[in-house]
Order: sequence, then C-alpha cells, then structure tokens
Amino acid sequence: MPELPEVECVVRGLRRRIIGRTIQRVTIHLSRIVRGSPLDLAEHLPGRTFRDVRRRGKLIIIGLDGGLSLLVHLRMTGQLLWLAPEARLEKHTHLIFHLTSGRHLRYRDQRQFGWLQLAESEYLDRHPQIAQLGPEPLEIGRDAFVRRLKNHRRQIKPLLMDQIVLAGLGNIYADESLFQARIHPLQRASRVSTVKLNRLHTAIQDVLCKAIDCSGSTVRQFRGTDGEIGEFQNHFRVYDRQGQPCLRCGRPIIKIRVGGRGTHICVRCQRAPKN
DNA sequence: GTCGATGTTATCAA
DNA sequence: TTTGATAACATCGA
Repeated sequence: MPELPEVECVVRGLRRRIIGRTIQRVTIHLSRIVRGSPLDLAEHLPGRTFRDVRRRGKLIIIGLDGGLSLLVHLRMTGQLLWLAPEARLEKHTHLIFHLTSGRHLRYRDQRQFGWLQLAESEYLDRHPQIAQLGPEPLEIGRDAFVRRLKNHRRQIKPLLMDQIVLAGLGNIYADESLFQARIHPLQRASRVSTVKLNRLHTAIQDVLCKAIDCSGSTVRQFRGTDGEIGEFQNHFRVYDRQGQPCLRCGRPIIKIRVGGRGTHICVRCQRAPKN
C-alpha cells in the first residue's frame, strides 16, 4: 500500500505522538511479523523511550534510547495507529506497544506482508534493508538522477520502482510521474532523451510533494497514525482511471501490464516505444 | 463458489 | 542483465 508519501505522513504522525514516550510492554499477537527474534523485541523494548522517527525510502526508522532502533516496513497493508487503550481491538492487529502513559501504538496489517525489526542504531548504515537503498527521490539532483537512469537498459517503469535505483516510488507514483513527464512505461531507460528524463525528475518531485501535502493516497485502506485517510486519490491523473478521459488530451486512459503490475497510461500523451 | 486483482518485495528460472 | 512467474496473505468485485 504505502509508498513514499504515505510513509512520510505516517512518520510525521508518529513524531507528533510518540517522541518522548516510554514503552511499558509489548504484546505480540502474530510473531511472524517480527523479523529476528520476537522475544528480543518483547524483552528489550520495555523501559525504552522513543527519541526520533525518520524515513528512508519506504522504511520507517524509530530511534529509541540505549542505542536501539526499530525498523518498520508497512509493505502493502501495514498501519501504525495511535489509539486510546479502550479503543476497539480491530481485526488484523498483530502487535501493541503499551506506553507508560496508557496509550497504545498498534501495528495492524491485513495481508501480513509488513514487518518490524529491532536493530542497533550504530550499525544502521550497514543494515541490509538500508544499505541497499538508492537515493531519495526528493533529494537527488537532476543531473545525478538522469545519469543514474541512463545507465540501465531496463523498462523505465520497473526501473523507477526498483528500490536500489531510487528509494520510495511504487506503482501509483511511478504511473503518475511517467504520465506527467509524458514517457511510456515500457520505454528503455537508456533510450529516453535527456530532455524527458529532466522532465521526469521534476515530475517525480512535483507528484510526491503534492501527495505528501494531501496526506497521501487512500486507495483501499491506507490510514495515517491517527486513522486519517489521504486524499491524493482525488488528484490521480492516470492511476485507477482506466476508461476515463485523459485530463490533458481527452483520450481514454488505458490499463496495461508492465513488469507484472497494473499500469495506467494515455497512449496519446505517452508515445509507445518503437522497438 | 471461483478467479483475478490489490499500494511490496524476495527469490528462482530462463 | 533483464524478465516473468511465483510466493507470502486477506479481501473485494465481477
């Protein structure tokens, strides 16, 4: 579910809520979602205080005192919810942080693909989930971005979604960015002109920033930390708009399959590659 | 009831 | 090097 903008909104919500709060205990209802030893987590977290929350790609990094960090990946349907202890226990709640204030931070995940993992703060940069990640799309400069993409002969959409190449784009924002830059998702990256790649760099930053301002997109069931839904889905120009007219030229948006993922394009605005 | 799809990613085969 | 298929899982809509 969540891509960079959604994860960024969760991170901001967490910052507002949990910094300075202390964990009293942790209850784990589905141990599979904890990477490493679930017992470690239940043993080492009580007594620790949340110090900072940040994001790297789609990964949430929560710093605790005593040199520990908690990594959380929401994958498709993960949620981190800030709730009163008496709040109804919703289905698919797999883990609960009971804070000394009495509040709950609950991890919920319908499809159970997401995970949490304890890590030593000192070695985060070498953590496999972090060390592998490509640059942040909102931080990389235009020329570095163009050089990075030009290096590859792959189809540009799967390339954009490859977290080693660029960290944070997923299916929705890849489609929206390619449409805005007027690039066909099947185009080989090395064959896209510099002009178009420049445009893509701008498009990605524009789309991601707007989505963050809209609190993300809620297509199925994304929720922020306070349970709020996003509203960027109301601004989609291609994603999930198959059959509806292109907002730029009027041609109906079509849905194709690229790299195994549903992909939305305007065939007039995004010219098909010749090969 | 069945099938295919869903915002992610790891892995394997070709 | 790149791709497609498959798998993890629950739910929804056709």
